Amino acid sequence: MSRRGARVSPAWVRRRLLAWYDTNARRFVWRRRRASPWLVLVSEFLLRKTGARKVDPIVRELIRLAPSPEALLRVPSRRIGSLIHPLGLQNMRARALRQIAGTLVAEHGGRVPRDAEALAALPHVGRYMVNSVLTVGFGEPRPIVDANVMRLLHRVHGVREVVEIHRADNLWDLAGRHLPKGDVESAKRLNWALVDFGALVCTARAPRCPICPLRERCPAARGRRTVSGRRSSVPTQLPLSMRKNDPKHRSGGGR
DNA sequence: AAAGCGGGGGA
DNA sequence: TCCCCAGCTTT
Repeated sequence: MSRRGARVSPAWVRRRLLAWYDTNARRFVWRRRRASPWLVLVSEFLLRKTGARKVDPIVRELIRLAPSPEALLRVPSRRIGSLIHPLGLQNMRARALRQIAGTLVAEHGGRVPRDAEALAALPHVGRYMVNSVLTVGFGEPRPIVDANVMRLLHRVHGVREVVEIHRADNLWDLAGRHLPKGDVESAKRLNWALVDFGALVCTARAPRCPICPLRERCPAARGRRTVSGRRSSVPTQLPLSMRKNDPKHRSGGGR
């Protein structure tokens, strides 16, 4: 048993994850350098509750059909719906996309605003999407916290610490402390690394601890090691208090 | 803070 | 079947 108080530093996690990402990155349209804020916004919206592998080809088609918010408004909803049908939720999503595009046209000249508050005011856009669009679409690094990132932080930093951090409303700050400073591309890669890692290695069920580059310092993996051969499990369920993102954006602090 | 939404897919 | 998902909105 290692010392209780020993904490895994964000810097160490960052190094390991970036190294892991070098050879395990997934490639998607919205990760290309020339991806426009509109493409990023549309992608993030479709990615909600939906596997990235499926979203990728559909985003390509959708963007070809609707390369801008104005263009999207000219496409019949039914057409949008049938295009995104393979992703599910097609009616709700077609409607929501139209609302988003309509707001962009009506209030922002048909362009995606480079502003956190303006983005957050868009319908169906919350903190995760705001930060992702700013980071990827505009090159302004912000932390992202989704179910994957929450789970990873929860495991690698330990339940108690994350709960305390959450109670202090600092979960986003903790994610932010993993971001490399001064280099936008590295920040993007780290955010993507967190998400890919959560999707491919630190999965909700049956996490792949044996191949995990964080296992030597991960309390959850340590608890899972067995002497007797009985598999104890890595916690899959997040504490109730962590199941949802904080709806409110805390100003100040940050860094 | 908690429920509702909304449906697909993996284990 | 059950449980989770690259969340957000509403109560």
